[in-house]
Amino acid sequence: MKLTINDIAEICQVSKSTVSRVLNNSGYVNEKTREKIEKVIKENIYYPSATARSLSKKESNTIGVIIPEADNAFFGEILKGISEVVDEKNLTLIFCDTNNNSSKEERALNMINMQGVKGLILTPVNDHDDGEAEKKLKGKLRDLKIPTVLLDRGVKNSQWDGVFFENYQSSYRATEILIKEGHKKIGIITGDLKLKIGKDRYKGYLNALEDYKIMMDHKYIYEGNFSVEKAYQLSKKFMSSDDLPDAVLTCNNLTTLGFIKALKECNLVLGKDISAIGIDNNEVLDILGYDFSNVARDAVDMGRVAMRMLLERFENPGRQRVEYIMPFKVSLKGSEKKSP
Amino acid sequence: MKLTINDIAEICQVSKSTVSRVLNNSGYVNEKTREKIEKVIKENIYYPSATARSLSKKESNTIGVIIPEADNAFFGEILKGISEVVDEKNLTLIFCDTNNNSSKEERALNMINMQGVKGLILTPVNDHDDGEAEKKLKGKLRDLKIPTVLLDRGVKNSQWDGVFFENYQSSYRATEILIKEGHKKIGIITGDLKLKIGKDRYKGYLNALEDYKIMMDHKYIYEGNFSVEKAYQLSKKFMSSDDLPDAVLTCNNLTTLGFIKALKECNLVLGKDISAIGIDNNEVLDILGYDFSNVARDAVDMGRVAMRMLLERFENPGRQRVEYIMPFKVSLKGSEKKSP
DNA sequence: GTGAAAGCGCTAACAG
DNA sequence: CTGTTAGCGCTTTCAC
Repeated sequence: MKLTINDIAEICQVSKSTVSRVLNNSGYVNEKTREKIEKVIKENIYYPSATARSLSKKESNTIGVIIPEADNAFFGEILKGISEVVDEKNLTLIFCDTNNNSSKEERALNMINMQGVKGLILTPVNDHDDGEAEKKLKGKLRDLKIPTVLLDRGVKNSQWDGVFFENYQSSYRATEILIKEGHKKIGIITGDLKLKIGKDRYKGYLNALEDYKIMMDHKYIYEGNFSVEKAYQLSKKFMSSDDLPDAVLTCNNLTTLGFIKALKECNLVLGKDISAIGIDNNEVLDILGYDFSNVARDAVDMGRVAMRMLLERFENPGRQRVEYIMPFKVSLKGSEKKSP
Repeated sequence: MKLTINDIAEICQVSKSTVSRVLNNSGYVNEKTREKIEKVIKENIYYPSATARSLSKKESNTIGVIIPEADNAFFGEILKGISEVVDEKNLTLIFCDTNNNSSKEERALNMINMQGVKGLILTPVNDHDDGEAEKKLKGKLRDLKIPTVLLDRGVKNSQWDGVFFENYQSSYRATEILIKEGHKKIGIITGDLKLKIGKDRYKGYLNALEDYKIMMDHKYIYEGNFSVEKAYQLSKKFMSSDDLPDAVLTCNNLTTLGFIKALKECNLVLGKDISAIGIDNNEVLDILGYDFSNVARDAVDMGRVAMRMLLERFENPGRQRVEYIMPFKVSLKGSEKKSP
């Protein structure tokens, strides 16, 4: 079977305490015996049990990550960023996909609890929800009693660190760009308005219109849910009506895709029949040379930032709650332009 | 601090064995005391330590997953499929991204070893490599002594279960489709030919040409490496030469994107100036209504299959090594057609 | 410098 | 049906 510290100790004719010392590089060990032990460990391919070590130290080196959609490119990149830092620090990552399902989230949290992870990075299924869901989540998070970083979505009156996005500002800016281009009838395909990120992006849009004295018109407000499918349906509908907006703001990467899909099917040309700008970038669109303007964040970096924030919390458990708001970057590629 | 089984036992005035019994639903427990204990557990929000349990049982319920690129949509879907089954079975997933780097792979394997996972799903950085890398990998895998499923990429003379893809057949078929369309000058942007998956896809192409008595021409063979960038560079080059192939086979999802990028930049029209078919699908292309024909597998399902294979191995450790080859599905959308 | 002993939280015989 | 006991593999005092 697998070797244990006792086996190594026996082979080396020392006590397991000594082996433990060389394993952990702690305390004094005679140079000779240290070498001997190291040699035996290598030769016998011995790896200490992280389980036993965790139990003994009453602390693991495991980080939990809970995200809602592993197959969304945004979260793929987040995971990449987190992995990168986790790897540098020789930590271990426990991963859960909640599939945007609250009860899965609950189970994931229970699992994390039992696993005794050292820290958690969580993108909740909900975001600043009023109801029971959030109360329950906060309760669970408190019961966990471990350093936690909320990512992208949060809770009200959070007591946890968080990395979020300039939701309001990015969409205000995007709308402003459309306005300054001279568009009058400016539409929006919103995200899920039950989520704060959805609401904030909607508000940014509304306030920009207001500030520039453009009358908001309900018929150009299309309420979506951050999914390709819904955005597609909504777009299909308004594109085949006889009252097209001049320009549209699409509120996330998937919404943009749904919008474009409809656009193609309706044989409308971007920047000619209708203009647009989106929140989030879509790497694939760039690759394809499909020029869709956007205001976006760097998702890989967002993952890194979240993980580093967790590390800092480990170092300094008492420090005040920290929140970092990822800035947006504007990339204009022409789709926002008013056709001549 | 966190409650332990002892705390619960004390509160209930029973021994911890009894608590353990209700926790594990094993052995006889008086209905009254069971209820009492369950109540106390719930009220005090007690979650048993998975660490202690693993140590005691000498077996964890943790599955390791090692993949080379978390941000490739293909692996995002794989992860989704694995997660799905992991979740059903109440297992825990430990995740590593090797970033296609052998030394990271080695470290990931060490980590997996220490974590004492119950099983492993691995997509190696290399694939049927001849050199030291593979020898080392196989050694490590053997040292691990745990059920392992190789996914998408394998090793020579494998002793492990595996889920792979009809690499040869899919590319043979894709090439055949181009041939039957009447194309004569058929090019290929290969994948990484150091990987078996790359070689097999290349061979499928060559053999199809041979079987249909079409002379293979070196100038239409573009050696890529499965990346967007390389495929783009190669495409750009041959597209601006004066000897364009009639049709091209692109050997994976990223290669297809690089090819299309170049196509757009060169103002060539797919299905008119040049025809094409790819291995792997690109969901985004479908969404965008960009009709690119392909032969592809269902990646989410591939993840599920791999995870189920692992479960079956747990059930039946002695069974013969199993290999499942995911079939390809053809989707023709017009890009393969010969222009009239 | 090194070893003996206790203990981390849990499970698993084995008595009773 | 329930408690006692030993032990999982490791770390950590505390002696020596």
